[in-house]
Amino acid sequence: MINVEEFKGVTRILGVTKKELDLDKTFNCGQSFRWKKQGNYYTGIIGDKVIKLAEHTFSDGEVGYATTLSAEECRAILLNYLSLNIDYNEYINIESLDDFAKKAAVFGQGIRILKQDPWEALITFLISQRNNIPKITSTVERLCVALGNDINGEGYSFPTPEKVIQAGIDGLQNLGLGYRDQYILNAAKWVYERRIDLHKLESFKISGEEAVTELMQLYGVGPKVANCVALFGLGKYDMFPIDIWIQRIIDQYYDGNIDISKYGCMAGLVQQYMFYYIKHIE
DNA sequence: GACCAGGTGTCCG
DNA sequence: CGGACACCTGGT
Repeated sequence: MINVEEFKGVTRILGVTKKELDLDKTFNCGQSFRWKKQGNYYTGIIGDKVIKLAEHTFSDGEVGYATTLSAEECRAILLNYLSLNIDYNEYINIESLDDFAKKAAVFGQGIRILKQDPWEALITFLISQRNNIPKITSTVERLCVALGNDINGEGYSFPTPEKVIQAGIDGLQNLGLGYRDQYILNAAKWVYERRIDLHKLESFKISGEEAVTELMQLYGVGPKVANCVALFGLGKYDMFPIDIWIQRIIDQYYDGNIDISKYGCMAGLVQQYMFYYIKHIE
């Protein structure tokens, strides 16, 4: 049950059904590693705000949320973070998808592509390479505790490029980053020195492909990481990151070759459906 | 205590 | 270009 002492009651702040937004699925399809579930509520950090969220489904099917923030603030933050202004159904017709994608999409209904801070996405996915999810989560947490700001004792913000530079390679080395520490320090320098402008890449004038090409100039950023940053940090929803799991799907269900263009401008959403599906079957 | 993980850089043909 | 190989380190 929702703890009414701590939360401000359940409100219909987002006006969504579980098919449009499912927190469990959205936070467990591997796009973010900073949401923790404790009991029936999630705690996450967006920018410098700690947000606690608990779902409650009303009898009419709409989902309400109990939160620690004011309803207005929570709504403003989440509308953007979950891009709830976008109706996925306008861009993807589940019925018209190929067999495997359709199964994945039906199974994954309620996943939202998160609009994360691009810098945070960059570092998170640099850390994710050749790592498993529990370790990615704990490593990102260590990084935030060490170099982020304490937010009212409730959590830590994601460290700025400046903080990472200040820490230097020595400061990064005891955080369990492994060989990725130099990638991260280098990325911090490039962002700080404006050799790369991540926010400029968010512009709708920059295509996903262009953003990926730009991101891959960074040391340690290959196609997989670049696609993840473009999709989850820059709002390039047509990007389709291919990791080992997606590659397995392509080999097993698409004869080793997939035509992503058929998924159109929301290919990244299909990718998330597939990733979530493959990790939850068998 | 091995063994391996949501990849990428480097080297070599 | 494409394939082989090394790479830090904590979780299971």
